[in-house]
Amino acid sequence: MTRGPHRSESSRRAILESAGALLLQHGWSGLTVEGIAAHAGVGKQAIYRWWPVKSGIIADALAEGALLPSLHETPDSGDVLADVTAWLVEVAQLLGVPGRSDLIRSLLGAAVENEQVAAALGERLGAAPSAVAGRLSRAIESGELPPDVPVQLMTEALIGAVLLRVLSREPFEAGDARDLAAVMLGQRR
Amino acid sequence: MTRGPHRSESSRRAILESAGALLLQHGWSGLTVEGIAAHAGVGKQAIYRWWPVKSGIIADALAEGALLPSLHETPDSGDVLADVTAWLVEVAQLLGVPGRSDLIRSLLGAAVENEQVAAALGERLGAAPSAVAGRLSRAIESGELPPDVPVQLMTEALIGAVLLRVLSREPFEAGDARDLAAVMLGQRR
Amino acid sequence: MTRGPHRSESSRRAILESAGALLLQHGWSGLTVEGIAAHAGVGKQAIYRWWPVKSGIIADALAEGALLPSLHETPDSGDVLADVTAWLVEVAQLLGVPGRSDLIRSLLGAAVENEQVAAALGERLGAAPSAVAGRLSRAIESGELPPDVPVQLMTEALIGAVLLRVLSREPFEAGDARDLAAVMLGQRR
Amino acid sequence: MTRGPHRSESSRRAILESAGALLLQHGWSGLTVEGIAAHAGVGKQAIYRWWPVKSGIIADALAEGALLPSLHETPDSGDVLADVTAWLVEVAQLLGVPGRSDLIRSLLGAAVENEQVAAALGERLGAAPSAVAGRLSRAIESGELPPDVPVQLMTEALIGAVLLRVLSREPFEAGDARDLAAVMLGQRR
DNA sequence: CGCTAACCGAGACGGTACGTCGGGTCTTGTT
DNA sequence: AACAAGACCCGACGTACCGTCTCGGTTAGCG
Repeated sequence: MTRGPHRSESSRRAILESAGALLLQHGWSGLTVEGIAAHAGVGKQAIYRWWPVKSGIIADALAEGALLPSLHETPDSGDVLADVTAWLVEVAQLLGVPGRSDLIRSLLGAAVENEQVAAALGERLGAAPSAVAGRLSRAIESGELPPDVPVQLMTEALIGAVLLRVLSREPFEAGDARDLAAVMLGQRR
Repeated sequence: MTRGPHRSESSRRAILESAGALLLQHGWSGLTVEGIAAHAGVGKQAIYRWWPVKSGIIADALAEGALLPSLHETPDSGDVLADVTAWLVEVAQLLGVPGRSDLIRSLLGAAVENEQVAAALGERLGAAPSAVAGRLSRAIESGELPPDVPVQLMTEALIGAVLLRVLSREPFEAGDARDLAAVMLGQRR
Repeated sequence: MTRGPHRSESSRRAILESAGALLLQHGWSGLTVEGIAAHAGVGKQAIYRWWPVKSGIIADALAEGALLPSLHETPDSGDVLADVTAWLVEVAQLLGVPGRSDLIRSLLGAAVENEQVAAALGERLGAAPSAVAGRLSRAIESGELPPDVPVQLMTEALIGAVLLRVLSREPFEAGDARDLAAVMLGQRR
Repeated sequence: MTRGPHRSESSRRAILESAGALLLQHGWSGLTVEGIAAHAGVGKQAIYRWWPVKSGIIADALAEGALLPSLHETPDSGDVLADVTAWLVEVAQLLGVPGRSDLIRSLLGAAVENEQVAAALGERLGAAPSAVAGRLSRAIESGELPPDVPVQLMTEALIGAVLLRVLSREPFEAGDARDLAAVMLGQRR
């Protein structure tokens, strides 16, 4: 075992939660290490010691679920279109919460500087193997979708469409979710 | 009429070009007004006078084509899939140039802070009415596509997929372009 | 003439005065650039721009008389002992003011790091050619003192004795002044 | 009785020696507790436990002779001038060693913050009753000097002159030592 | 054709935040 | 109980840029 003092779990959590709260309030460009430290009641060095790069804090906060709620597990009703639609509608609802869109845009800002944030954001929104990506794969296995469907590309197109809406400050509503799912999967039923 | 000298065109161009060069070199987070002014041989005030917000410079540079080359006009061969594929392949080639992907990621960073940049970036990549979006609309008019195809969503999905690849630092190659176009339009031929 | 903005005289004075006030309050080891800047209502850069080394501020403040009052010009009554005694008594009175001794001790701290401070402090206390050092030289010229008297060493011994008292936190009073003058010049009358 | 290990003598010595070495290298303002701890292979707490104030380490190191060599005992040949001159010449030689002057200047820095350092430094240089101060007292007792000679002031003037030279970065050489002794005691032979 | 106001370069200014250093305290496991 | 190691909160460091401002100088175009 290593001797001496160990990393303080309470500080770690306070930092992640403060980072989340301040990211929501001030956006990515307004997020400062100094602000996080003050809000968390922590010294700056306690941050720099463990996160040499600021965006790393966001990556961790995102991965721990301190920023975005978890989506429900994508269901498997046997009907891909229905399942994907359900997921996309849930994403649309997620975006419907006031401020959520701004938060995700801020996360995009962090993702630009940090690959981990990009990956974590993608996974949170459905790129995880346990989510849509997985559902599509299973659809191929079950013969519901032809084997040549590029699962990753399709997932990226779905999430990318949502994020592009976020970027352009336009809403992405349940109707859009249904249309998008339909146009990408509908004819294959 | 206003007296005295008017806005210096040479300064304006020097600023936009310097902004582009420095964005490429240092990324969005490393782009500073002071750096642009020094590189352009211009006073800081000459920048603040005309662009109160830094990201506005990027929006203008982008709109003037100082950052990304223009894509060819999307052709209209009568075959939507072929035309969309051609466009998407061109986008893939654009991304293949070394550093281009980083540049676009930097532009995403600016787009997070500035809606104009987001819009300009979208247009540059194909969301302009004269580009893919327009081609899809015409396909509906000509009956090549059913009238209920959501043109905007489809365009967003196509561009979004590309941008998500940029965000996750993965290549988007010609093969991906073809697969993506096929999966979204193929079965409608 | 140089173009552009010029050095702000008001900032310069505010900095010197703040430095003096804070040196008096907190001592040399408690003097911070940040504190000076805040007290003077000035940005830190305005200090670092002109004084790369903190002790330089003290040197300037001292040279401008913002820290210690000027001594009277050493008189020339024709009696060296009387004149030197008068000066030394004045120095003793200077030290008698509450806090003055602490201030001079602080100045010694700065002098350790900066030769200019040492020089300015010496001059303020009598090493200037116009002060005791000069008076002693004139005494040699007039035959009042033998020509082999080492003026500089004698001046240093006089001031050094005073400063050593300051260093050891013991008072240097008028009686000491008279005794010291007498023991160094008395027998030569 | 206290249980467990008592104060580690080896740590104590390592700390004092490291403090001396680092004071010589980096000066008083560059001397850090952390640096001493690292150099001595000791935990910071082992320092703070025994020396609540940093300058106390210097005071101890000085008192133990870890910083300056001991001067010879001031001789008593029956000739005060000769004896004082001998001492002062030895002080001049002490200062002649490269780096010695810087070290003493650093000690002055510590003395500004800590009276013990000031006292210890004075004693090391001759203010101890066993050194010059004592020799002068004995000279009065033996009638070699008149009884009204202020021994302390004279000692302070001698040492003060030397320290002022140190402060102003000028050498104090054997010739200065002889001149100074002569001017202060010469005529009393 | 000369005035004068808007623009220009340069860069100092009051600020905020950066990332680092060190101070002094506290915690952990070892001796 | 003292030790080494080192994490902790905190304050200051010296630097980089922000956006504003103040300089001299240099053009227009209007009077």
